[in-house]
Amino acid sequence: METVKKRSECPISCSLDVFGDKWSLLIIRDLMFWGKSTYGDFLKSEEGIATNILASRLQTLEENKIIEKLEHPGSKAKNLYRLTEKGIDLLPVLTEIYLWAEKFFSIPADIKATIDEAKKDKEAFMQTTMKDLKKQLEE
Amino acid sequence: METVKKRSECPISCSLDVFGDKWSLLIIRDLMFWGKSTYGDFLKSEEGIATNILASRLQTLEENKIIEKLEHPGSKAKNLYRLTEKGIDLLPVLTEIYLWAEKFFSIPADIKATIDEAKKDKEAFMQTTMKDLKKQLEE
DNA sequence: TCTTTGCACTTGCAAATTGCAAGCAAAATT
DNA sequence: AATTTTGCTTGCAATTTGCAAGTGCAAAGA
Repeated sequence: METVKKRSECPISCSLDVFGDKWSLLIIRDLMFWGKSTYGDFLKSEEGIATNILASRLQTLEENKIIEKLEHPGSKAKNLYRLTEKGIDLLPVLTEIYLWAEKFFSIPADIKATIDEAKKDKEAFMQTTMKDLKKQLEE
Repeated sequence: METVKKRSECPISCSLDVFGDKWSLLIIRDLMFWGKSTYGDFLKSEEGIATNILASRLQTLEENKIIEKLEHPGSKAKNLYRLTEKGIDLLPVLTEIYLWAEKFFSIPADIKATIDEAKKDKEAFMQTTMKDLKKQLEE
């Protein structure tokens, strides 16, 4: 475990030290919106993350308490990753990225519904989604 | 100018292709909240970006229409960088990162006031700040 | 029981990116 | 005219990434 070296005390900079790369937020996206929870799940995502990078990011996110690693209830061969409260609290950040992207990129059909819901009533969307995510922590 | 290679059609992934690194959002932060506008200004930020990385990031952000490069009204030696509308629209993303960070990091005194204002009334903060930023585009 | 498959990584290595120091040309200052 | 400022570019070493292959363990199948 390496010591986390901050570049500055700026909250944005500190945040980017945690998730400021091309992959971490995609893992969080998969956990938050698409029900993924295992190493194999993340590997299947269409962006095609390399296996060593995935292992490394999962470790960093775990060290920073964004996710936690648990035994998989269905199989000893698998691990189950899930968002912590701190990770769930990133929902507004991810949501705003979705809403920004919606203005400037074309949105694939399978994601459209989710974004439209967020667009229609942002607060309601975030409250509902956050409640669902926190419910998972009780299990 | 290199062609932008998307990893997928996912809006989060496309967004990270644009600003998903340790430096781009810090440049945007400097433009958005701290009135910085020149190469030298960004270089002075406490995180200490390398000169070649800064030049490279400014170019990428310009190519992606997040910022634009103009003649500096006061000096021909300087360039003036400013956020486009597309860049200004990232305000909610930056604001939510601030609010997330506020929950999990200790906040330096000089930034505290800004974050407290956002925390007290997020919508009002964003409306006011966005209005100020858009006013700069008219000049 | 033995073999095969699935899962979660780790390792080795080449390629790309980053960080640091130095250099450079045009403009501004002295 | 000489020096400093500004916005870069260049060279190179160090770090990080991406790809392919390999490893160890658990569960399933023959």
